[in-house]
Amino acid sequence: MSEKGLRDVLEEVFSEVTRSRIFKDRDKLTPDYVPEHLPFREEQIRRIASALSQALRGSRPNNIFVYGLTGTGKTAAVKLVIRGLSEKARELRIPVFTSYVNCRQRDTGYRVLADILESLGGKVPFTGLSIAELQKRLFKKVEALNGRVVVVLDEIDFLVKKQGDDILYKLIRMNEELSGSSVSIIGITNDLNLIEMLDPRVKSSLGEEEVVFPPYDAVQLKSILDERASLAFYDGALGEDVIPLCAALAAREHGDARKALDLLRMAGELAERAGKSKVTREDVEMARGELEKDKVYEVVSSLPLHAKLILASILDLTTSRDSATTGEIFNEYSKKTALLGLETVTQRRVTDIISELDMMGLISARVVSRGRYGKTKVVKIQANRKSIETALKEDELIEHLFGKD
DNA sequence: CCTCCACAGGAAGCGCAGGAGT
DNA sequence: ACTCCTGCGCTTCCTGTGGAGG
Repeated sequence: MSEKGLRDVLEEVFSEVTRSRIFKDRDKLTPDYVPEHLPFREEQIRRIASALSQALRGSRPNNIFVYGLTGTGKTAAVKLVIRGLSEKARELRIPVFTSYVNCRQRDTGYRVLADILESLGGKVPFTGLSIAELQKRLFKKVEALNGRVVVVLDEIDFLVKKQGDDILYKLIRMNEELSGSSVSIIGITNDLNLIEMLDPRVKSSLGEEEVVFPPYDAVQLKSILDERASLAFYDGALGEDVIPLCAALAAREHGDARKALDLLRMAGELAERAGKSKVTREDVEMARGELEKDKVYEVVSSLPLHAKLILASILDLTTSRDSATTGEIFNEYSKKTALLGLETVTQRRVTDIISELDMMGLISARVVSRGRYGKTKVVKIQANRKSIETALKEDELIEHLFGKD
């Protein structure tokens, strides 16, 4: 491979991108793009905005609890309102400060507090401070700002599940001691059961205002896609049935707009890579497979070794028939570990791992009683077999196994 | 109707890592 | 540098259970 050859390849790839006949602006379809206008969410936006508008009058806005399934526009709506609030406050010269933290990435109390403090202009060392010290600094900072602070905690369920609700409690209680300032919390979650996991005091305080985001239906999804597509694609780059198909597919999955946009983006990428000038329904079908593959790959490859071995065992057992029981899986798994010279985990642990794989959607496990023949779990493969297999083979140890037996 | 299979799944505790406090 | 604390993956020990076959 000569230097020249490589340059030619690069030249070809790069000029191909700039010459795209499909995408005008691909970024308009990525999950972190916040659109200027959110259709079908006026009521929710109005409610959040009216709660927050208290800040512009110089009083503390109520805490808001936002919930809805994934891809229903929660994050986008809140970001939109927050942005508007900041602009208005600047215009009117009213001290309002906002902070956005995604608790999926920052799922410890320390990091959440650190992020809030940083976004308010405080300095936080990497590590070394105790939570109590951090809290004290945040308190001082907020007091010094002498204004309304609005903190958005996105995917708050991750924080609560990992750390419990004491950080929330501390943030809420802070108001009791602040004089010139206040803190309001907007908690966003897609886990509807989260509320039940909270301490009653936190629950009532966070729920001062509740806003629900219902799923979109197919018609609404279609209109959202139309709007976004006109920003992202060149005129005529989309086949007529592309958007309705994406909308229909996503509507089937509890009206997830993110899923719909992913499909559309992936379909566009596939068409572009193939050098086509028009996206067709075949591209959408392919995109569906690709997204599924990506998801399975991501989940499977991050599995710990024994979970992979158990998954491989299930895969083996279900090649000739369609289901396997816990006992059979444990035996097959034992054989595999012996082959690799590893210890096995206990059967008790295996039942838990099977349940975990079930929750991830890779397999389905159903408890059945077969009378005289005992009570067990009937396990079937749920996700695409090929995708699982390729992801498993990525692991060297497991790759060896596929050759043998 | 009772039995007893083949597990499910709860409870407690252990060793370890990593992070906080001192 | 050291102890203390916490969460995680796992083991040990355990009680519970739907229903086919006796």
